[in-house]
Amino acid sequence: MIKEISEQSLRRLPQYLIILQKFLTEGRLYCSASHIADAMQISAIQVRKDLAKIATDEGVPNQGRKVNQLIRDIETFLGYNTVSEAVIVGVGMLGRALISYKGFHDYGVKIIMGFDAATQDIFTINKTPIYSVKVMPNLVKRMRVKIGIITVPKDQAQAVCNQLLDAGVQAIWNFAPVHLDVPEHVIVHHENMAESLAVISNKLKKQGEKS
Amino acid sequence: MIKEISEQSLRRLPQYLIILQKFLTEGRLYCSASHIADAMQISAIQVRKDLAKIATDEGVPNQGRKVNQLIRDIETFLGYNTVSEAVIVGVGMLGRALISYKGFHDYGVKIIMGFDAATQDIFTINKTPIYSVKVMPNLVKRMRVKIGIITVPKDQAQAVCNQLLDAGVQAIWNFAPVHLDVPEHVIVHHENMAESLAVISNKLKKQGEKS
DNA sequence: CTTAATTCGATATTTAATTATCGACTTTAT
DNA sequence: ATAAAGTCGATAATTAAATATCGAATTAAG
Repeated sequence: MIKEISEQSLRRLPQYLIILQKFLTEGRLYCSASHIADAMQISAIQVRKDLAKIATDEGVPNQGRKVNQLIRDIETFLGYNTVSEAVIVGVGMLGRALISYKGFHDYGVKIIMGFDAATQDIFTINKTPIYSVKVMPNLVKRMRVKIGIITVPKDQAQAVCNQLLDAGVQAIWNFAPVHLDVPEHVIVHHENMAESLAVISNKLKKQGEKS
Repeated sequence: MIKEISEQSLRRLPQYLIILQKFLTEGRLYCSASHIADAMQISAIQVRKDLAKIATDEGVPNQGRKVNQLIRDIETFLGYNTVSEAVIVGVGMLGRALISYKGFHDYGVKIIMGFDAATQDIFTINKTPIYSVKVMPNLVKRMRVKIGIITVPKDQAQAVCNQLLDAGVQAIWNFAPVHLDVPEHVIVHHENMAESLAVISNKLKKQGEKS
């Protein structure tokens, strides 16, 4: 059964999670939609509607919802309990940062290996083995990895993408600042820091013009 | 004069840019909204409306727009020509990756220095000087830096945020997976990889259920 | 020279997302 | 006990975003 949820709501859920975890550390057992909304500076109604979509139990009037239950519900909805395996291609600065990032584990993603062109010998980063990119197709096929993360320089990104798809990867998470051409059904997510920067500097500009 | 543009359009502009650059390398001098739309798998009407908002000259029927002019227009709109200075606090793996990332330069952002708690001696990463976090408030104040990038562990993020704001920073770009409390007028952008992952794994899930 | 194919830009239309309103229900305080 | 404040959930209204439609314009092909 597919729960329909808009991408906008979906993107807010992890943000709620971060606020809920803060509430937990503050020792709050219950919280209302308005509490979350205040922290995020969005409307309480919006939060309430989002939560209604994913919560398993009902809220209590004048009290809200149980924080820990809500966290569980969001995590379950986002699939943090079922681990998806991923590989990363490109072990430069960014690749290393992603491999070392412990957060993925919380998010139900495990980077099981990395590949790099400059590597002949096998070595590890934080216990994650790094192989030569030459053996990538074989290994990825054998392990039936679902997610391929691309952190190579932009002139290599398309080639790596093609190889990953050939090897059976179902989704591409691309950090190279280049557009990837893929068949229609393939899932590609382009991570582009320029997007965030666009939002930030637009806000800065607006604020500057106010004065 | 403030050009009104929705955050959604704003986020698409950098994506157009990436596609346009690809067109340039392919030697295309003109392109239409539908060409861009095809590459991104969104509707041509949407692209056309976005472009109408930021283009300085008109498109030509049955030909489209000049690619290089369009690139210039988007870059100008996004402020890639006027450099904003930023500092980064937290020089771990992620911090290093951001400092080394050459893309920022293209996006009109320059990380002029970094700070880290573990640093006593001054050193540099890619010519960017790294100082002890102790001298941060002073330096940031003196240089009137606008943007503060936070890449410290989550338990230090709020403290660093407060210090940056005290030092006069106008916008915070937070990579720590924790919510930051800030005064209302302050610009905060939370970079949360879980957001992207939520989108990706939701798509994966849907695709899995189709079969 | 004419026709067909594209594209633009402007104006609807439709769809989706956000916000508002309201009655019912709990807790807390008086 | 009673009143007040806060919350939920459902439905309605509003706003914003995406899509559709159409005439005019330009190029390319026949």
